[in-house]
Amino acid sequence: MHYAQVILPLNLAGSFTYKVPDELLDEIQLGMRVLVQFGGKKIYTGIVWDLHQNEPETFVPKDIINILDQKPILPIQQIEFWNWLSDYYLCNLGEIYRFAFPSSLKLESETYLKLKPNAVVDFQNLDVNEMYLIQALEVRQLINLTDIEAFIPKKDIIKTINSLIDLQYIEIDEQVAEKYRAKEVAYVRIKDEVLKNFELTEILSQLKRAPKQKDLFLAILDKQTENPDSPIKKSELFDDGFFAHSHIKSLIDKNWVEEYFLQKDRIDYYDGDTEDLEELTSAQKQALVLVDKAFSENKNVLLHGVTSSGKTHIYLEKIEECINEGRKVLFLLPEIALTKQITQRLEKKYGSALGFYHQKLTDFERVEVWRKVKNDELKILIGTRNALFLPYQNLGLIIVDEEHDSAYRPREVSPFFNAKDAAQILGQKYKANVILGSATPSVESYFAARKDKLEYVFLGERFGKVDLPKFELINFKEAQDSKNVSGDFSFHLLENIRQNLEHKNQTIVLHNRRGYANVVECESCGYVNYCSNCDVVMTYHKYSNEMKCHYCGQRASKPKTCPKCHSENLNERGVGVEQIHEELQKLFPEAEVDRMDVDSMRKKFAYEKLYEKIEDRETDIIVGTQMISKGLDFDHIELVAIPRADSLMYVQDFRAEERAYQLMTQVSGRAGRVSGQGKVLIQTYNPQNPVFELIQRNDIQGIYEYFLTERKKFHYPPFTKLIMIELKHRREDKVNRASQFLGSILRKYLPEDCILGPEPASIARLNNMYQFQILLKLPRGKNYLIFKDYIRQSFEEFEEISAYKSIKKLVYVDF
DNA sequence: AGCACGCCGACT
DNA sequence: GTCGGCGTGCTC
Repeated sequence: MHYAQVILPLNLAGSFTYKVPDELLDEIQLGMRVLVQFGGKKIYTGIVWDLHQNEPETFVPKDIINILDQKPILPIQQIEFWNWLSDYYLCNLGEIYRFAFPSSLKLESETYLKLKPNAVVDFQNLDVNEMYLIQALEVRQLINLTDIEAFIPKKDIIKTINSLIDLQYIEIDEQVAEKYRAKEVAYVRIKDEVLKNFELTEILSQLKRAPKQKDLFLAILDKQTENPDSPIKKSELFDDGFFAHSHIKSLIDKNWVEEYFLQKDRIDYYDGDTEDLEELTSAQKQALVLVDKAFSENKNVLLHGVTSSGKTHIYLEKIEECINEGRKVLFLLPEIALTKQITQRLEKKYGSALGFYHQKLTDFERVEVWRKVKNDELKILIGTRNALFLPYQNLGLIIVDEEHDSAYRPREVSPFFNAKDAAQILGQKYKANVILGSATPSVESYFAARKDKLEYVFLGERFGKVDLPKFELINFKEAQDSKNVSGDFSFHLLENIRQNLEHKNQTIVLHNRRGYANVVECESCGYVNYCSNCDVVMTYHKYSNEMKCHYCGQRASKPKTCPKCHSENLNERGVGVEQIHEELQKLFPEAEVDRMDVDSMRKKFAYEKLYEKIEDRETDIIVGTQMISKGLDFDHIELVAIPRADSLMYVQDFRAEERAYQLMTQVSGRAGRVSGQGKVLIQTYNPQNPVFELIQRNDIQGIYEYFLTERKKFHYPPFTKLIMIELKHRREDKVNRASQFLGSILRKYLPEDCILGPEPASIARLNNMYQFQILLKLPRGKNYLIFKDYIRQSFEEFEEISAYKSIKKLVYVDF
């Protein structure tokens, strides 16, 4: 007897045992998709994770219904990669499966239904839903549950199907058809037998009463004889508006011309010219030598290149090399939106051997790319973190660009893995080299490089020997004391902007806080406007004239009087980017001042429009949140101002200073990219803060040493490993008790100084869910693995209490 | 995760 | 008297 361990696209621990029917025994392999029944009537697409002959003792396994792949859809490297992720990040394989696969490749109850042959339906005794379904099946023959949702309320679907199955009107179609069909494009050609058997004059005389058709026929004949191998698209015939659909249709009807279809990719690929690589500078050549050395020792690389140092050139060299060896490249980016430069360059070089994979693709497009990767048709895949899961055959190089970017580890979507770290594991599995690149590497990566876990390659000069921007600190306290300020700006800062305007150069102003004012407070009674779903004050947005909760998105109108004491003395406190924008418009009325933040970029093409405006130098001053630190590579930005730099630093988070440094450095990189005359003004109450001082001195090594010293002192990563456990529930008392309980189990196994909490999260209630946190600070090294086993065990004990099942438990490893 | 089963409160 | 809320248990 043969059995298979199958994983299902459900958030359940482990795998499930199914019996392999004899007739499938020859075909079944690890990594294949199988159709299985799970629970009452649900059918899922599972993945074969293991094959064995151990008969289960406590239950009778169900049969595998069918195998859905001819060859394994997952290569062994991916299976190992998933196992690592599940183990390291303490998450279920099912969660990974859900995240990794496009939905059409994991049809859940995409059970296809069909009418039973010879069924005689008595419509009199059917209810509305049953009628709809029968009628739909009469039109479409096959239909799946997802499609049925369009016309039957979700909760009635199963009832309706069951009832019709009971009546023997319909049945389940065992042949689960793949939902995906490649898009087809219509082509036309003159029939072979026409060319063979007819004289042209004969045809033309038959068409003489239809001049358009005659011309069209001649046009097609022309194309066909001139370029016999190039198919003629039906649509291209109508391009100059000379012919219409009716003309070609007549020719087809008369049997002169035939229409045929070819599969076409839904994603359009570049088919322009390809071009060669640029010559490297000597600094880049040196860097490349180090990269090569590391790769020859099977070591991964941290490429620390200051802004505009031309990291891309290094990437391109290594990509070329890898492809010449016949291996494939994965190029990871934090967000697909910011890919212009690299994409353009790669497109020019590799044309259609380039693929894209990111969260914005439709399901069809995803499957398309999936298929291409599976068939090894692509040389380079550019993508975001979900591109790690494609079924690569022969990966030789993984590049993680902007490796410090927090988008590699969003906190909202499970499984909670860091794509930067996962990429290195995937590289191991494929024996592929990995380059992590950034102008501002994460402290963790820097530390790994110092510990020799990564090869550290530093590119310290800008491309073309352009100077890095100069930093200047402005002591805002002093400026205020000597009355040299206007609102949030010192006169010195304003003078710099004015000069920059005079030189017709552009200025970037960074203020990383959305909205107009942080808080609206009643001066009489102290009332502040809280979000009704969260324990968070709402932010005032003047532009849209409303209060917004930045956590749950809830909006409310701005109160004119205090809702509590009806006083009209409502005070706006805390400066947001809208206010900075407004102040600058008033201070420089003749200048064009634009704002760039998520709120102003929400409209369709708002980003594209502003991007062009800046590119055309219609915008003089760009005020924005962290958004402006990415992707704005323009030649005439000479000044960057950060008027309230302190607001970046004092967030209660041990990574706040690191992020502030990264943000300030990234945004500084926008200045003086060509002129080398870029200037960055940082206005602060604390110019003696080491981060500001070190940035000003451009002491890159110093700043990382500072961060590492701080982290060591307070036992934070990379010197310890953090695991954050978050429990959420609608009822505060319940989640409080549950987290106390989990805390006590953990304390049973782990030393006291490893456990912080449980305590209410800094936002105690979010979206009407109360949240409690337990933070585990664990030692590195082999003890970490032992402790993690204890944590796993604690979770098991916790989950035994069924009363706590409704509590959402989120686990963030490497918090 | 989804679903069935079962136990309690608010309605025809 | 019934509908439907959600707490509990189970799925190979």
